[in-house]
Amino acid sequence: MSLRHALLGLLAEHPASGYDLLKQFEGSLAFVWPATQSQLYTELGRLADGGLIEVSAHGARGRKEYALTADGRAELERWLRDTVPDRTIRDERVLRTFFLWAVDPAVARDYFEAEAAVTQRYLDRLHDIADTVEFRDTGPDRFRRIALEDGLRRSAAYVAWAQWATEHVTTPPPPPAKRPTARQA
Amino acid sequence: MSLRHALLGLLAEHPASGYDLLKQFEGSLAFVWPATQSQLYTELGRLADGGLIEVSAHGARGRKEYALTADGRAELERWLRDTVPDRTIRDERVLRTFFLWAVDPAVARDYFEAEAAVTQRYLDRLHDIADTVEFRDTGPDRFRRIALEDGLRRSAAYVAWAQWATEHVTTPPPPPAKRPTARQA
DNA sequence: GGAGGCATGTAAATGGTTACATGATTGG
DNA sequence: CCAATCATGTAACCATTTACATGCCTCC
Repeated sequence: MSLRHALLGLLAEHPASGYDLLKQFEGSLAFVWPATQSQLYTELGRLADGGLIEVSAHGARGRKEYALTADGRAELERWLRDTVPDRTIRDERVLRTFFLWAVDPAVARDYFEAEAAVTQRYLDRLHDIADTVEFRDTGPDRFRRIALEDGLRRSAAYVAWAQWATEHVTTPPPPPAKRPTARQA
Repeated sequence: MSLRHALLGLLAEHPASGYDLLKQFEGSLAFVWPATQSQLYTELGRLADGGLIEVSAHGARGRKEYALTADGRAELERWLRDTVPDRTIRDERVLRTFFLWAVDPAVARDYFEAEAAVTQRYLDRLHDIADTVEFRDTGPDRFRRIALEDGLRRSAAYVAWAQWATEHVTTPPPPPAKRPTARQA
C-alpha cells in the first residue's frame, strides 16, 4: 500500500490534482515507485472516500485539486513513524544472472556488458540531475537529495559489479581453490 | 512473467517437484525473486499445460517431478538471449526517504540508523553465505556466486548510504552554497 | 500413535498494467 | 482551426499475497 502513502506524502507538501501528481510520478518518483495514471486516479478516489484527502479546489477542464485532511496527515505520520519499510527485493536483472549458465558464456558476457552500459547511462542521468537541479538544504529538497544519493551509490555499485562480472565470466575457471571475496573498500 | 522463467531456469538444472522448487525460492531465490507456494503450483500447472515442462516421475505423497521439455528449454534460451530484463526499481525504503521531511528530524535520523543496522545484518548473512557455501567455479554455482556478489556490493552501498544519511540529516543546513557531490571512488 | 515435514492444490482479495474512452483549453 | 496538452475516469487482465484445505509418510 505504498502508493497510498506516496500520494499522502506528495499532498503534504501542497495541494495538487491527479494530473499534477502524475507528473511527479513520471519524474522523480519514477526512480523509486512507478505508478500509472489509472492507478493514481483510482487511489485518489479511495483516499477521498476514506476522508484522508479532500477536494480543495475545482479548476478548468474538470480539474480537481486535492488537499490532505487532518486524518490524512495523521496517517502519513503514522506510516513514517510506526511502520517498518517493506525491504523485499525483486530484481529481474539478478534473477537472470542465476540462469546464465544455461547459455553460451559469450551471451552471458554480452549480458553483463550491456547491463554495465545501460546502467552507466542511467547513472549519468542521475548525475545530471544532481548537478543541474537546485536542491535546497531544507524541507522536501533535502530528502530528495538524500534519496538521489542512494540512486547514485547503488547504481554505481551495480555498474562496477556488471563490469567485474563481464571480466570474471570469461576468465577460465582458475585451477587453485577459492580466493577471498573482495569486500567493499 | 519472470516467475515462469525462473521455474524453467531451475528445472533446466535438473528435474524437481513443486516442493523442491519451493525450497529454492525460500533459499537463494528469496533474495532476488520472492514467490509463494500458491504461485508456484499454479505456474507449474500452466507450464505443464503449455508443454514447456512435463511430469517426469511420480513419487510418494503425490509427489510430481517435473522436467523441462525441448520447448521449455528453447523458451528459457529465448528469454535469456532475446529479451532485455525489466529494470524497474520499486523500493519502499527510498520512497519513504522522499517524505521524511514531514516528520521530526530525529525520526528521520532514527530511520536511517535503523536502515543501516538492519541492512548490515542482512549483509552479514550474505557474507556468511559467501564464506560458508562451496561455490564451484563452473556451471550454475559460478553464476550464483556472481549474483551473490551483486547482493554484497549493493547492500554494502546501501549501508554506507544509510550511515551517511544518518549523519547528514542531523547536520544543520550549512550556510554556504552547494559542495560537489562525492562521486564513487 | 503422534509430530513434523513432505506434498499438492484452490479461492478470494489486493495491487499493478494495459487499454479504452472522453472531453476541455490553450497556443500557434 | 488544429495540435498538443491538460484532465479525468473505467474495464479487463495479470501477478502476487493470504488463507484455506487436505492428506501421506517417516521417524521417534
